[in-house]
Amino acid sequence: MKIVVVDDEKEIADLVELYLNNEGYQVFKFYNGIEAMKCIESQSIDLAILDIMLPDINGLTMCQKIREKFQFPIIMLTAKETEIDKITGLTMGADDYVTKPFRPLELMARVKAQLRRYKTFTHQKSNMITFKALSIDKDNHQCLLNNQLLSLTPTEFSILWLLCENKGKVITVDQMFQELWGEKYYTNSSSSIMVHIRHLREKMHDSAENPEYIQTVWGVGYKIG
Amino acid sequence: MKIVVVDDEKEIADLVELYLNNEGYQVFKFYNGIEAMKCIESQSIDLAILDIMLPDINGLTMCQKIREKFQFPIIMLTAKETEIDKITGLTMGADDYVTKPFRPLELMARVKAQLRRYKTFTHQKSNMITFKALSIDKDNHQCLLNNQLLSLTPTEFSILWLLCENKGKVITVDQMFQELWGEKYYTNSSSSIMVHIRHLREKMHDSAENPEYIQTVWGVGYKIG
DNA sequence: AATTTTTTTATGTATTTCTTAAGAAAATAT
DNA sequence: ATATTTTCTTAAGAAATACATAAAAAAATT
Repeated sequence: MKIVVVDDEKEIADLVELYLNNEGYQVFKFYNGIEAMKCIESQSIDLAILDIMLPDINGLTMCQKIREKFQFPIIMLTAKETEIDKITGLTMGADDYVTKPFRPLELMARVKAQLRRYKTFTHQKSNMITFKALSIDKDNHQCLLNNQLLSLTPTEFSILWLLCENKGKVITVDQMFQELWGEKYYTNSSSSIMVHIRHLREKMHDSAENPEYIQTVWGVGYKIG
Repeated sequence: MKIVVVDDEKEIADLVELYLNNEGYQVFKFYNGIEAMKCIESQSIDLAILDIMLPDINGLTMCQKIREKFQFPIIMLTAKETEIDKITGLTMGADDYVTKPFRPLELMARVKAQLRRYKTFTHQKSNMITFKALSIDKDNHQCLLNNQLLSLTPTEFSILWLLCENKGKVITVDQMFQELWGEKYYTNSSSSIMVHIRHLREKMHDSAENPEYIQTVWGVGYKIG
C-alpha cells in the first residue's frame, strides 16, 4: 500500500511517516504540494494525507486536482478546525478530515478504515473472508473454524469460498459449475455438488435441517450467511 | 438514499433525522438496536449512523453484525471520545467516528462524503423490492413480511416477484406461464396458478375478498399494489 | 500401488406442484 | 329479479420433483 503524506511542518510529516511505516505502508513524504502531485501522477497511490496550508498550493485545490483523475481516499490533516473548514474539505472530495493536534493511533485507524473500504470496492478482492467463527484464506488455502484448521479438499474449498464470496446471496448449482469447472463439464449431475455440500457440512459439524453455515434454498441452490 | 439512525437519546436521534430529512434523505429512526437491525435486514439501506451505548445491544456489536452481511458505510456517533474507543470503532468496521457533542453540519458533510464514495464504487442493481410491509430480495431469495421471514416455495416466490416487479399492473395467467415456465409447459391449467395464489395469500395472511396485497382482477389476472 | 478425491448410483424422505372437484362470487342472460 | 354461465376460491390428495444420505465406482494424486 502506497501512501502520500504532504505537510510543510517537517515534524508532523516525519511523525506520520514513522507511524505509517510501522504499519507496513510504503510512504512518499513531501513538504510541498508540487512535488507531491508529480509523485501522485507517476506512482499508483492508494491513499493521501494532505495538509491544507502548504507553501506552494492550497491543500484543498490539490484535493480537487487529485479527484479529477484519481479515486483513492484522501484524508485532510490540518489545523483549520472550524466547522466550515471541515465541511468544505469534505465537500471538495476528501473522505475524512482530522484536525491538529491529532492522535497518531487514531489517524492510523482512520487510514486503515479508508483503505479497507477502498479495497473492498476496487475489486482488489480481499483474499480473506470471515463469517461467524469461520475464516477462509485463499492465499495459503487455509480454512479455520473456531480457530481450528479444517482440512478441505480443493473442490470443497472452492465451493466454500464461492459461497462466502457471495455472502448472503444464493448460488445455484449451475453457477457453481460455471465457476468451478467452467462451461466444459456441463454434463455433471447436481448430485456431485450435493455430496460436496454434505462433506463440507460434515467437516463443519453443521446440519442440513438446522444449518449454522451452509443453508439450502429449496429449488434454487445454497447460500451462506 | 435510505439512512438508518440509532440513538437512545431521543433528542439526538430527532435532531439528526431533521437534518438528514433536510438533505432529502429517507430516514429510519430507532431508539434501540434490535428494531434497527430488523429494518436493516429488510430494507436496502445505504448508510447507518450508530450510537455505541444502546439499551439492548452494543453499537459496536451491531456494527460487526452489519458488516457480516452489508457493505454500506457506518458512522459511529457517540460520547465515548477516548482514543481507544475511536480506534476500536474504526477497526470493527465503521467508516467514520464522530464524537458528541457534534456539529450537525459537519456530520452531514461526513454523511455526504461517505455516500459519495459508496456510490462511486457500487453499481447498485437493486434486486430488492418493497411494498407496504413486504420486502422481497431476489439475491438471497428472501421474503419478509412485517420483518418476519416468509418461507415460500420457488414458484410462489417467482410469482410474488413477478407481481411486485410489475407493481400496479395486472399480470395475466398466460404471462405468468410465459415468465415462470417458458412457453414449453403451456398445457397447464390456470387452476395451478390459482392454487399458488391461494397459498401465497394464506402465508401472507391475506384474504381474497378484501386483499391487502394480491388482488384479483376479474377475468384478467392478478395484481399487487 | 496406495491413498485421496471426485463422481456416480441408489434409496429413503421431505417438499413442492399439479390435478381434481365442490362450492362461492361475479358477470351475463333470461 | 332470477337463472345461468363463467370465473374464482378452497380443500385434499396424487404425482412429480428435489434433497440428504450412504456406499461404491471412477478418477486423480501421491
